[in-house]
Amino acid sequence: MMSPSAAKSLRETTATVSPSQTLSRGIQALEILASAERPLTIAELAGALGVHRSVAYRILRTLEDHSLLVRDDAGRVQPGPGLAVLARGVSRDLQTAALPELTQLANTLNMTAFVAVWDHQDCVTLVTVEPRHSAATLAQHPGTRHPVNTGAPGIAIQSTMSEEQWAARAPGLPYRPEAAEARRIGYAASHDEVIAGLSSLAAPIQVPGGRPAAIAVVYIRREQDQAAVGEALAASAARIESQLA
Amino acid sequence: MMSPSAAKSLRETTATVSPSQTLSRGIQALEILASAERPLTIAELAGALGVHRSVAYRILRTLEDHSLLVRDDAGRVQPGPGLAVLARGVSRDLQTAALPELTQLANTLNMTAFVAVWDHQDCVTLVTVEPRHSAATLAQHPGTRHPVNTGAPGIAIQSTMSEEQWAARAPGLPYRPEAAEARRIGYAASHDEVIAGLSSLAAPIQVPGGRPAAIAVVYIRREQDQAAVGEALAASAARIESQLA
DNA sequence: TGGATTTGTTCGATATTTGAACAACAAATT
DNA sequence: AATTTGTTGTTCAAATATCGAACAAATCCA
Repeated sequence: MMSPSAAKSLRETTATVSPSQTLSRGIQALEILASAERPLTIAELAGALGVHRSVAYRILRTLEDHSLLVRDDAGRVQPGPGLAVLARGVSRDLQTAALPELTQLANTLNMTAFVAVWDHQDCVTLVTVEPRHSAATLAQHPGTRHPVNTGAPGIAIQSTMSEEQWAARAPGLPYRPEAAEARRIGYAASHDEVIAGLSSLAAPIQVPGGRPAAIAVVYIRREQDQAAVGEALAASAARIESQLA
Repeated sequence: MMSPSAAKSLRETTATVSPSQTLSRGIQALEILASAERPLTIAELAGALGVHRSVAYRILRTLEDHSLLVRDDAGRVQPGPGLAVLARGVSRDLQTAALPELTQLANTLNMTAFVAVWDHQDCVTLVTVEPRHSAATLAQHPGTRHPVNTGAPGIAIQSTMSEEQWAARAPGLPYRPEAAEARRIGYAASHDEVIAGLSSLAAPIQVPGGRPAAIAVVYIRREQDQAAVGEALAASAARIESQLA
């Protein structure tokens, strides 16, 4: 008699088993290091984790064994190359299928092109391609988090779901009305939303057995032929999907 | 007065404190998933880890909490987007400084350009840029491991050290004679070494407080002006280093 | 050269993890 | 349909891995 009237089988995140304390702390250490601006001393890391220094030391040594963390000459710690190796496995098929499409788009349109996947409240950028002559990079490096409610990729992802499906999978997050329009025309648009003067367009990608994703471009707002660009994105998304099937 | 001949105190890796069992297993789980070709069931993962299924279950739940792991509709597990976020922190300054140089090189030379950092026995690729019209990608995705003894980046990294320094920092690994030549001319070359018909050139990058790295190009062997390309690499490396200082 | 700061080690107490057994569910199978 | 087989998810006492204080040894800095 566990589930009283359990809203069943959407693979609910019940989370009843308690997470591993040591493993949580180790991951938390990596998260702290990833968002730190400079290498940290062990004492600083211990303080940030809220654990005894000797506990941090053991965690650190373990992470170091796997190259997830390296130390400079003074013993300060920073993220290690092993993390790049692990990240290579994230949606690997999507990454490889998207890369040629992204280079194509970036260079024919002269815009920054990228692929992002949905993760809880955010979109996470996985691959980006800059155009040939990019004066300033438009700050869409791989690993960047971006609120799913802001920008074209989020709208594109919403456009693959009905409002009910969205409410079920993203409880609490509003459903943007632009999603309906995006579903109709095949791509989503966002202007001056993240940064004033910047626009982005995105088309959704459905990954079998994976998280919803989107392919997008970002550019300095100009009088472009938005429809043409959007359709190019949708075509790229379709080719990527067909390759993933 | 550091240590003239005293080879000690190079921050020896004595490793006497025992690593955390749970954390090790969690990381090992991620490594298994990253190199797996398809999503794994919990039982498969438990088997690969050599632990009881319920232990794997707890680890898995913890990793899932941090988005380092996601599950498909059938409950099978695969690497999650959180890993991309963590990887963004790896040599971040190097990544951002290198990106414009890489796009420049890739498009003017029409070759795949990338940056790799030294990690134990390997070089790990961090950032890559494909040229405009890359027929087939030359398989240098970020996160790729590559033996440090094979290819131009390894030689370039060796060229920044004397044979004694290399022996101290990479015990057991041979010192390639090409390193001396590379040190003289400022870049390293490798032909038909990794894959027959492919060549690579590389110049070393010294990252203050970080691991030795290299910027490199790979291309289909042709009668190029190797010296010109090599000098372009060395110039890029110098600009990157000056930006990191 | 000293003194202050940080890293690294050891070891008993205890809180965390472990693994077997069980329950629930889904998909083939007969 | 009922049965089998394969999963995932839960619980709890026992075992042990982890915790944190106190100590030793480097390293930095004025």
